[in-house]
Amino acid sequence: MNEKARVDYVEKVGVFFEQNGYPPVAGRLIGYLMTSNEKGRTFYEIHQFVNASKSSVSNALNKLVEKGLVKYLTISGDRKRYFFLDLKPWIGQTKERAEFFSSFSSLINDCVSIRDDKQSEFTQDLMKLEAFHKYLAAEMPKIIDKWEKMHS
Amino acid sequence: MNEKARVDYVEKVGVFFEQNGYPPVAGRLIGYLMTSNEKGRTFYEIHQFVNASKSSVSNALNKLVEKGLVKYLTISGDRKRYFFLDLKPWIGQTKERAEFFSSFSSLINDCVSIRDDKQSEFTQDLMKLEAFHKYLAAEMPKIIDKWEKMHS
DNA sequence: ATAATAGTTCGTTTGAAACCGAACCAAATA
DNA sequence: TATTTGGTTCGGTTTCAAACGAACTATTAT
Repeated sequence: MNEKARVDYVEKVGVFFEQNGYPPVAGRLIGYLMTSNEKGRTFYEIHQFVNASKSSVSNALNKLVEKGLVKYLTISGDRKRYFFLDLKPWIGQTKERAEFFSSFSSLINDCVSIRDDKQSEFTQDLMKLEAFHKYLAAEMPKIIDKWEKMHS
Repeated sequence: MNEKARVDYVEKVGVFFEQNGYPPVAGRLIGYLMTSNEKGRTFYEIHQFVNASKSSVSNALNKLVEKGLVKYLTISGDRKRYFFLDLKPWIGQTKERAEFFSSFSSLINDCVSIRDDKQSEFTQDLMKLEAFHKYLAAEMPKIIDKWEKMHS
């Protein structure tokens, strides 16, 4: 792999994850691990590559480990840990994303139930919106399951 | 509608939208308009209810108007504007949400193409993840269309 | 003309998140 | 025992968005 390509790519991933709610360093860290392999990278390599302080790397790394997105392997007689991305939870993350629909749906439902103009156009529209999100909340798991069945 | 219920609900909506990337005041503002009707609320009513400064309300309100989530009607010979929620764009917002899948998919695709270990397990997993997101990016519009067809 | 009302603009404050460096700890090495 | 290495913890700084208040504009009412 061309090093310039890696640097550019990591930056791109950083931006993407930043836009999706991750701190910049965490995003770059993920990017770096995406361009690495299952053998893993050491703390020092990551620290050097993302060009952030040890403390920033330590914190970002630990948060990602907690979330289960990053794992590490150890080698006996070697104090270092070799960090790598675990790609499996990403599908689960998507399922969580889908939960947005059901929580939004019930938020709207709460709204409808405290309104006393059930027959008004606005309330009717709220009910439609609620139904739409309930529908999505039901459909998302289905299509994910379908995928999982196809690829098991 | 019971006023205590409204106050509680607005707070709940505020939290929900805050968790979804909106500033707190905007979230509460949306909540307040959700408990209102299509006749709309005046600037002053909103300002009083969400208990924020006029400038905060003005800015939040204008951003939401720009986004198309809030609209207002005017009455000739009446200087006030009557703000209300437009629920129609919410479905579109969901479509945008779905675009996440295709951009993530192509981000992974970029990664795969700069890697030179295409046959490694990690890269294979990346390819699977990419395929999964491409699949979702294709399926989401389908199920949304299906809904739209069912309710037109 | 004067005063009130509706809303905007501007400059400042506040608060939280991100990041940093330095000190620190714990395990391995010499 | 002393030193290096891998990583964490702590306190402080920076940065940026969110919110504020006060001054302002523009329209209507008196």
